[in-house]
Amino acid sequence: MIKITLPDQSVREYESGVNGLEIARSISNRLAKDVLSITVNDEVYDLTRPITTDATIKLNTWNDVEGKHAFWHSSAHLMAEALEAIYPGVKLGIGPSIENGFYYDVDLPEGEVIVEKDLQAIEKKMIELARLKNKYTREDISKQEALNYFTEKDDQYKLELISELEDGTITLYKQGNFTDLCRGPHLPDTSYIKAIKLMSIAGAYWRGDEKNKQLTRVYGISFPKQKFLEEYLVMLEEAKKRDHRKIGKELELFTFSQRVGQGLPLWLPKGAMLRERLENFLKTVQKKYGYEPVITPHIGQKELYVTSGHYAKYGEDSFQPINTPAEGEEFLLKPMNCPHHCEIFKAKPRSYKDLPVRFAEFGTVYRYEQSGELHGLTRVRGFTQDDAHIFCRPDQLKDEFKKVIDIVLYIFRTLNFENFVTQISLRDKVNRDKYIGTEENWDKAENAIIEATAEKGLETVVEYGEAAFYGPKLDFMVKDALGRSWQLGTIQVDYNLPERFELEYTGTDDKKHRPIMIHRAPFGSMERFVAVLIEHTSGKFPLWLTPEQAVILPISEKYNEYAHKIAETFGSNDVRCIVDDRNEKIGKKIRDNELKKIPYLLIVGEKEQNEGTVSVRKQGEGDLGAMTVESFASYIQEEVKKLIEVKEN
RNA sequence: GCCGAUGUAGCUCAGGGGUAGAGCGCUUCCUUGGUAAGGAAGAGGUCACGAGUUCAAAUCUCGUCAUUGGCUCCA
Repeated sequence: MIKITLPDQSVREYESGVNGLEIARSISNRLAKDVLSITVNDEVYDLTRPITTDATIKLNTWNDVEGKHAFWHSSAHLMAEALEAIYPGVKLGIGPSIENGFYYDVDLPEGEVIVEKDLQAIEKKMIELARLKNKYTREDISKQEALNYFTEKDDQYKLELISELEDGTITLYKQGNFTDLCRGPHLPDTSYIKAIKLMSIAGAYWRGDEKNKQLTRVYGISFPKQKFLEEYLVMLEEAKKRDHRKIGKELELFTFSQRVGQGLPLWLPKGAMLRERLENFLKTVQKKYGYEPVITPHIGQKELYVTSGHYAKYGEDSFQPINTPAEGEEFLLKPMNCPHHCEIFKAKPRSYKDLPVRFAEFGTVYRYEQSGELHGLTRVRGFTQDDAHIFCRPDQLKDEFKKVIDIVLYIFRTLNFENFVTQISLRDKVNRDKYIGTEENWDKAENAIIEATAEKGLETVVEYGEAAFYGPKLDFMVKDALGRSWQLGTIQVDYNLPERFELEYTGTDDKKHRPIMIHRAPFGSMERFVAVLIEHTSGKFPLWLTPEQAVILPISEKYNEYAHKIAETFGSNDVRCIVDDRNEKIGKKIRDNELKKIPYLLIVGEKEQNEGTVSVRKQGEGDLGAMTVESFASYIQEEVKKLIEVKEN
């Protein structure tokens, strides 16, 4: 007998060799029906895999990621089986579960291609195979046996994977006519998979390396109930409605022009207004934190970027140098603002007493992103960073870093961004060639970030190999409508550029010292930030609205006087009051092009005059009912404040 | 850059080897004192661009440009 400890700490006894399904059944039939995998001492098992020692377990259902993982991983195998049936001779790469569904990378036989139209046939085959209720069986085999098996099958991808595995840890899973190298876990049988939707096809390099062959990746998702699939598809449709590209067009915020060029957004008047408002918001915050605005040109001599190291790193793949009539003279469009800001630091001698200095600039930069990478406003070739560089002494570093974290968190909180991930991006553990600077400096910089975030009590994830080439970063990642992650705010500690630019300040000892540089951009870029803001709010924000812009609309000239009184209450001469034009009829006026574009109309008549109110109609939402002038004004201010105005602490 | 898909009116899209289509929007007129409405008429397109096949190409083929789902990349 073995002792099994359940999540509620209760202990049950079972025969050795009991499996997850039997444990579930002993608890309740309902659970036995819902359970998909079992976690045994932190390892996820198949439900049919025997448990032979005392263990702490957790039964995973559709509501657990471990349950979904087993479900989708099994679905990937099912798809592979269907693909083998339809495309004999297909070779299989890898087929994992992902956040939403699964994929399989396959190398199709010579001359075969899968196009979108084929997906339905594959789905149909999968359903057909699922109905067979084939069991997923696990088999431990030796490395040699595995090599033999896949040599016979002539599958070089699996052979490559096996060659990297240790003998004794290799397992195969089978269902129906399909066998795959796999760690598991899997569902007991294929009948669990009730609903399948293959989403898309894509090319994907074998093992994620551009130099390798490109395989065909088929993405899909599956569910234990048809209803879940339908709900998922509805959710995707809803997400599409929030897409910033769609809303940006509808609200006339920005556009692109084939003539102007790929990835070069054109901000329309309303978009520019939104952007200006965001910039003013940030400027106000930055002023409080002691930043000084600077302005630098859009180009710089090539030598500037040779000094910074950007040219060596990105020169080949960037916009190429601009030539001038002078022989040999070359300028680059700036891909970064930092070199310019370094030169500002150098413009005069600095004392330890002057530090920290904080130079802020909404600096527009140009990067030649790969054409296939461009995406709406989130990935463009010309964009404006809300950039700033802080030059400080070593003893000020941590404090300055923490202050920047405060700014970022303040902004995110003000704009109601709650679902963000804070990521510490460090060097690649192995491959260090791609970074500039000394080990010592990197260690110092990485530690500064780790310590500052710990002291701020931030929950972080650490990613290796994600650092910039000159220094480690703290990134704030936010998801878009379709769940894709985008980096917004970023804070970077840099010991390298100060060295390359030979930046100095005079210390208390009257000797020269090197300052440390912090790069930071709370929004990341105005373009990407606006994109995420749009998706976050579904575009429902009062973009260009102030109470002064509201149009007051008396239903007859009898109420002129009252309408003017309201106008006065708003204290603005800008209030447009159509009552002045007596010859026009009201109904027609409302339909006027100009008025139609006004977000709010304030209607006044007998009722309103008696009550001292206005009837408010909101574009797209209809009647909001009667409000007093004061309550309308504060209603508008609240709406605006919610998003962009600085909240008073 | 690579593997797929897409490009028809301002927007959303249908069609498809032989006068270019719908809905919404737009313009004008009519009707309308609680209202972003209704009616009538009208404007608007080298079917992304270029070449080829054909008696004939928006339609078929190739190329280019752009958009897009992924991969790689992301200072």
